[in-house]
Amino acid sequence: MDFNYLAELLFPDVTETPDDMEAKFPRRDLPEGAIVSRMAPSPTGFVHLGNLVQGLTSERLTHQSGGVLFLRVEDTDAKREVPGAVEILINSLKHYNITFDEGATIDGDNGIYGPYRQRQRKDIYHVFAKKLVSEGKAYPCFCTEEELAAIHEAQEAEKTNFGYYGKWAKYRDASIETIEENLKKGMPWVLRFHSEGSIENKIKFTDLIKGNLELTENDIDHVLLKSDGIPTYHFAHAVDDHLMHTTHVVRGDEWLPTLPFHLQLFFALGWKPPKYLHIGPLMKMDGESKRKLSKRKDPELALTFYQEIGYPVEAVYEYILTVLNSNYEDWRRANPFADTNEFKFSYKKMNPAGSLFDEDKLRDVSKEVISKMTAERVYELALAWAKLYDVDFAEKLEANPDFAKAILAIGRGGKKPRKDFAVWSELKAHMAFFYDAYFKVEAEYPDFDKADIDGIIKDYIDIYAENDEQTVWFDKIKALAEKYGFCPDTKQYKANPDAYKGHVGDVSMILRVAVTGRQNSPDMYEVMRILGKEKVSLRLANAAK
RNA sequence: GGCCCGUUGGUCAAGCGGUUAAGACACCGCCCUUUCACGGCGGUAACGGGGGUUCGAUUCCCCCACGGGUCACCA
Repeated sequence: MDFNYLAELLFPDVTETPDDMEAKFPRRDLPEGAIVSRMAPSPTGFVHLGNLVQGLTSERLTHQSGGVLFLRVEDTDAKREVPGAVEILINSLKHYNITFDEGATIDGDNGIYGPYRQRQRKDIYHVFAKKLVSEGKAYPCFCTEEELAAIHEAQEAEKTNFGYYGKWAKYRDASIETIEENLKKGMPWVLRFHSEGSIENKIKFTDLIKGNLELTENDIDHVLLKSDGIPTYHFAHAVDDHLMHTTHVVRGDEWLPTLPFHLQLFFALGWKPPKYLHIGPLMKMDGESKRKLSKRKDPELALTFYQEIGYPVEAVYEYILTVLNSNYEDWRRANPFADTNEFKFSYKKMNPAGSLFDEDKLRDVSKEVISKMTAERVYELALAWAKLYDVDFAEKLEANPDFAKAILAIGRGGKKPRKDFAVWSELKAHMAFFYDAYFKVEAEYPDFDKADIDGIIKDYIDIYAENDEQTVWFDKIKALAEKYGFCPDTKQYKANPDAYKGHVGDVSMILRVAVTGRQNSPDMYEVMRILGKEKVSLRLANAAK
């Protein structure tokens, strides 16, 4: 078979050579040890936790090493493409602190290794496809969908391995006459790789996360170019990552089974493969068993899920980091206010197994993150969230920013800040009683004589003074307690509970219910100061009616 | 079914031939406390099973079991 003739037949329009390509995309001028990596998502408009995990890993590895992170859009499957997906992707990742040095941008490209959208690179792939054909390493296959399905069925019947290989590879050794004839008839064709591999052979490979691997050689003649001339993931991966000089490929371990094929491709093209980091999947509990988080079934896989609930992006980012590098938590404890980027991220700390997604842990991280924010920042973020997901609440927050910030400042700062909420969507319930529109007395008063309760509230209206120091403020409540037969000192009460109706805490509780409508609240002194004399008095008066 | 990866408490995980097998989350108890939240102290709880190698295996090897992934002109 004259492979050069075949190559010419298949790719008559390709005039450039592999050498031309190499010249066009020269080696990067980077310092020793600089890592070049990429994110290569398909533009489905769905950005998920997996993207974040992978992106975060690549981002840290590259930027920490003084390397380059670029974005390449894998839009080879037109069917799945969603308009605007690239914009969504770039914006969400930027939100999470991941920015690109190079690659696809919302309205074009940035960098000399482009284009960075694979459909626009068609001609480049064809140069290498032609080369493979001319060397007998790839061939056209005219099988229809039905024929392929029939092969699969036959294999099932024979209980043999699935796939287009060996004797099942119908067009593997087709004559040049057959090919020319089919071409002339206008039959659609795909370009397949001519695999020399055998499942009898094992290959050894070292993955930077998984460690030493022993994999079975690939014997399948995978599709390189689809019938529309667009490459499959495999071929595009090899060509692009070679030409763009990617040093490290970070991806999910669902790619491990095709790794032998990818390696084979790099070698067939005469290239050195990049280093690989295969990340274990994020799983979730599904009834009794674990399973990989799935786009279809699990809304919590989408990044937008966390936005809607109102997790601060820092929290999600920190959580992912704790999952990726187990020593991150210790580092964070030692450096509570340090910039995340100061943490020395290492792929050596990454777990080869998949991990269960733990929302409890995320919540804890989030509470911690929020507790360290200033009231100003909390206000800002909560308002931004509310504007999108709870307009009414947003209006309340905006109507009086100082009031809102004063509420948010309660128990904030200092060594032991309050941790009342983990997500913005919980904030309204937390703040509601400060706003008349949301205020409602929902809680029960403690179980004492109605007359005492009313008396305490009425008396308190008279003695409450807005400008009292905290000690004075509390002394008044103690005095009130004494007047009604409640012990002003809790310890004293506990020593001899029968001598009193209750203790000062019970009196506080009565006032708390009257003023906040709830049995629990932040410090009442603070609460009353923020509400102001007018509201406090009005609520007390209403309660005593 | 074939191939591959994985397996330390409920979850995330330290460990890398000799340890009382860390720590975090969750849970429980106590303390602090006018409620709540925070914080402090303590507790329950783990090396999947069987063979080797070794003076000694959670650590190394093999088998099994279980879990997961993958077998497209999708990535």
